[in-house]
Amino acid sequence: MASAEPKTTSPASTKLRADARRNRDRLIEVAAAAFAENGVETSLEDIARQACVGIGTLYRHFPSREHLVEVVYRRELESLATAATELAQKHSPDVALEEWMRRFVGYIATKRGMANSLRILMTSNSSLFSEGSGLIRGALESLLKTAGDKGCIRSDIETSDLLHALSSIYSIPESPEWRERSHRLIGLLMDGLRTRR
Amino acid sequence: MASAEPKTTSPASTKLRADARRNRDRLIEVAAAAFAENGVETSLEDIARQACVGIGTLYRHFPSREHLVEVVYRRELESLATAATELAQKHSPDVALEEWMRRFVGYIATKRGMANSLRILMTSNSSLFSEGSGLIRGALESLLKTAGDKGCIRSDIETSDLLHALSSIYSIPESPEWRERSHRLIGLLMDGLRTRR
DNA sequence: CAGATAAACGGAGGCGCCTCCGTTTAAACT
DNA sequence: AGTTTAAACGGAGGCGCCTCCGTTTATCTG
Repeated sequence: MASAEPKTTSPASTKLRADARRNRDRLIEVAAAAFAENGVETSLEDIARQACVGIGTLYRHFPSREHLVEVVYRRELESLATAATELAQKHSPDVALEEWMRRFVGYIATKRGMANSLRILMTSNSSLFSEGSGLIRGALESLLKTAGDKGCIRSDIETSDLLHALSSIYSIPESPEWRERSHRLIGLLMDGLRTRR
Repeated sequence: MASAEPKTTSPASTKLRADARRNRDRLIEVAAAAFAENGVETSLEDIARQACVGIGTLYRHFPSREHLVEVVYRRELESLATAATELAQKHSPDVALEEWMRRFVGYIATKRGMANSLRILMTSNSSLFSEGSGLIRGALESLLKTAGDKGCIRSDIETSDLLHALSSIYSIPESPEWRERSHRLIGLLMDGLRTRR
């Protein structure tokens, strides 16, 4: 049984005509870049233009700005979760954990600008929020478990506590040295987590 | 110097040219009606048109939709608070209290449609929220105290408890008999409040 | 491969947002 | 009353949102 179910994002794998799927994917791609660059207020017509489709096509695939934002947001969360697995394969457990935390914090920082729109989205569609945080928690939990089992870090750490610690890192105010600072803080956190030898 | 500070709404009493003040007032009037009728999403150009001013004038007075909504909202809260005093003068304390609660519940119900916009407003401008609830609480408290002092109702009632009771009334779902039902519930509440003789 | 057809496309058009700036006017001064 | 001037007006214009529908095209069928 070589049932190679594509592990693509979400259950949007409903059969679409080839051109439709291409356009849809391209729109998501372009939108993700545009949102990252100019915030969620970016003109949808710009996005359509950059994706070389008519505005009508954009609206057929994503009936409202919120739909599009949601899809992009979901995709990014999923890729963040996926990254946990990949990192775990390529690096030692503690390095994987550290790198993943850096990415997580960086990702959240990206969302600063979106804060308002995302808040609306979250309150009006709470499944999005719960699924999203489930994914993240799962990823962190598994990294934590692996590293704990292998003896790289202490094994008495609660996922929730670590998430809380991270939240205090990503909520530090924006500034030029933001990234360095957050990396230093994560380093500090890691030092605390690593088992003494 | 006869400085007769007018006790009008808010500190918007900054000296304006006569025509400007007229237009501003008319805009607020029209906007209040329009929001009540069609929700806060009403076209601002419609509002300007109904007030017989150019759209430019509207925007000069209220730089964004939120500003306008806020002013209207504030004004309504203030008039609700004022109504408490007036009712207290014209009716017996218990009747005043009952009538005021009816108006309060009715007013909140009006705001159902605005929920989303108001929520945004509240979170981005929390002073609005705190001042607003302060006004309301103050009004209720004074009605309660008067009625308690005069022996019309029990005097062991906390304002917060009554507010809570009211919240359970105004959050009953929309329906044709909404008003009757809320009035019945307020009546019930009043029966509980009134002192036995 | 041709023909049929339903899926998908795309952009014109109508509407609302908001800004900008030339015109009007209240009111201060003489 | 006439002059001045800064405050206020108003609407044209540029842009983005979203819908609607005539046109194009992928895919299916013989």
